[in-house]
Amino acid sequence: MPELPEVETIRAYIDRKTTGRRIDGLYVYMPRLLKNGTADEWKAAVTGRTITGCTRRGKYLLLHLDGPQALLIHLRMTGSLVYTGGKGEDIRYQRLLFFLDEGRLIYRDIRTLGCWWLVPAAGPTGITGYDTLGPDAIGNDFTAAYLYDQLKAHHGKVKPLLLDQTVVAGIGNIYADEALFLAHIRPSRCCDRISKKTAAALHDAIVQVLQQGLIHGGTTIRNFMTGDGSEGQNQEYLNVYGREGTPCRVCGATIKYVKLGGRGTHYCPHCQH
DNA sequence: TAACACCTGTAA
DNA sequence: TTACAGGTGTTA
Repeated sequence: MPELPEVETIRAYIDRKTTGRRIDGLYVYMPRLLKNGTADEWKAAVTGRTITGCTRRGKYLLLHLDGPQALLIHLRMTGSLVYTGGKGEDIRYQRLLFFLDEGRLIYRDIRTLGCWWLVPAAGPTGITGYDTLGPDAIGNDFTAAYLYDQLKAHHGKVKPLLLDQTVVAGIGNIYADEALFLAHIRPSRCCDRISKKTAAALHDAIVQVLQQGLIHGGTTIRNFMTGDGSEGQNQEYLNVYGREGTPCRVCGATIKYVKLGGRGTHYCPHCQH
């Protein structure tokens, strides 16, 4: 579910609510999600530690502790972190529960595809997907020149390149389609048929759709919830994703749906070439 | 590069 | 009953 804007929306709230809180206990409803170590090892590692902040790289979250280890989290399709003050009611699909000195931090995940790792607080984590991440899509290292170089260095179609987290970190299926629409590029266009000028337009479109998503608190189609359990609003602003069969907001042509690299892909056949 | 795997839920 | 879903890692 969550792409960069959704993960960042969660991060900002969790950072604000849990920094400085002490972990008094951990309840593990689903040990399968802990990708290294047993539930008992996790309890021993986190109990008594104080949360010192929550940061993000691409779609990964890091929960920092005042000790030698940090918690690395990937929400995959339906994961989310929710902070509740006080005791609060149990929520559906809660898989991990951190008892804090004030309130609770809940990991909720319908499809249970999410991943949690205990990693060293500094240095490489040994988690391949994390250690090989490309520049963050809203960071200073992701530039138009860098994107152009990557397009030149790869073969194949442009949309799968945008979804490759080793190329650029944070873009997922919704924002890839939305950025390609803004840049007037067909998702099936070959990387080697994109000019320097068009690459610059694509770079700007990527940053724009991600920042718009962030401003609107993320996109809630089905499952996404922000750190306080509410819904994002960016679904109101989508141009192509989920709009197949309806008129393009710009030209009126019917938005198409195809499969590309195994992912549902939406585009305007008139605006995008 | 494609299919499949990991899961659960929902809509066609 | 089948297909599909904001992701990604492995396998053919």
